[in-house]
Amino acid sequence: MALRHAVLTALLDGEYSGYQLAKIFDVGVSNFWYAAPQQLYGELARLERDGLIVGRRVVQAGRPNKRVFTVTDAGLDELDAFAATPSKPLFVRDDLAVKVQAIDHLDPTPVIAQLEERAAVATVKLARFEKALADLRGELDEEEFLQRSERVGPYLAYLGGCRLEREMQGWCSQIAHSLRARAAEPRVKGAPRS
Amino acid sequence: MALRHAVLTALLDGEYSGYQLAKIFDVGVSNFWYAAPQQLYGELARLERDGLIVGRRVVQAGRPNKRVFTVTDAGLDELDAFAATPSKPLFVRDDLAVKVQAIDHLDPTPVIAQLEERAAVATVKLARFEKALADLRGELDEEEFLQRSERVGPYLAYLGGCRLEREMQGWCSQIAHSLRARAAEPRVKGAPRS
DNA sequence: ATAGGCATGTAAGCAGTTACATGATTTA
DNA sequence: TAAATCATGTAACTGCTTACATGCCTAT
Repeated sequence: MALRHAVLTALLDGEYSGYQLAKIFDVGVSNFWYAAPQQLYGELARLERDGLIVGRRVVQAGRPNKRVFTVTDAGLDELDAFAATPSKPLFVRDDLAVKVQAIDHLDPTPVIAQLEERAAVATVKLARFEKALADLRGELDEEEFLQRSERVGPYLAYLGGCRLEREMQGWCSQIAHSLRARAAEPRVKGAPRS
Repeated sequence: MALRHAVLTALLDGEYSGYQLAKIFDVGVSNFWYAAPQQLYGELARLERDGLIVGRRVVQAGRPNKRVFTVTDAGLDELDAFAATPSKPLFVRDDLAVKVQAIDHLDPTPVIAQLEERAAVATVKLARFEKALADLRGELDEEEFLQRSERVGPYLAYLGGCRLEREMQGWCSQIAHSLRARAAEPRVKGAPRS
């Protein structure tokens, strides 16, 4: 059960409601954890029941009231214990990569379109992450910021997000280009052998 | 249900048994799909029941007999339909990135160790993937291979695997280095503000 | 008026994980 | 003789996804 820890981590930088967390987790916590809104409401209830977070009712004018949550000391202890325990390996699951792997037995046209779409999405996400980095950094350059700031976790996580999106963009463009070239040129039957 | 398509894809390049697929899926199909052995046996049974693959008993001397599977025409149609349908977004889930995000509220020591471990694993995987690429390529250079070969899917997928592992290695090393430097230097309270 | 955002959930079903079970053969 | 590899599963549990449900407020 590690959604628990992802939620606690998201709550480190402020009070959020289920709805606000849903937006954060829709993008993924810097792209490293996705969760659906329904999961979050359930997890928040469990975390509160276990005393790892506390909720506070916020009365709003003009829009529905909400409950926002804060991490307790017990919650911090839980996070610290989590951090000390070995990490599970990176978990990646990608439909599109499976399609690429199968490409020679498939109609490549829709896959090429999906690769180009994915590249475009990655470009947008990359720009967003780079903006987030610049905002966190303020006037300092990266090295200074990383040495001097008290809170570097989100910055370091966004650096990972940038790397991922940059490579995704590059890979999708490269593959789409290759496949387009192949679709144009006729194939040689009886291909190279080792 | 997309494990189905990952299994069909894995079976495109040859007959495999559940046990052999388990090894392929343990690493991940070029790192883009993981599955546990028990899942595979279940999925193979369903795929055969639905006529998308056919099994063939192989009698072996000195070791247990096995059943190996081949994709049928119906299986290829299923894959083609899958490829034409929009892809789900990339799904990434990473414990370690969550720990990095929370790092400022945590004891950094075990996290740094995990980052260094992860970097080492990535280096090994990268070498393995680059070897796989070289083997597929044979004597041709990449451009020639991609233009001339009949089967480029696995090559293109491995290219993605290399990109991922290379970035993972770089990110983990960079972050571990930053965090070590911070652990040494005393922090300035009341950090930079936007 | 209608669509979209804010806000919070329930319920059913499916997929994935963990634990357990069996048994032969090869290698250290 | 113990551990690792080959080979195939079952069972119980947990977690995730999909669909549904409600209702108010704001902007077009």
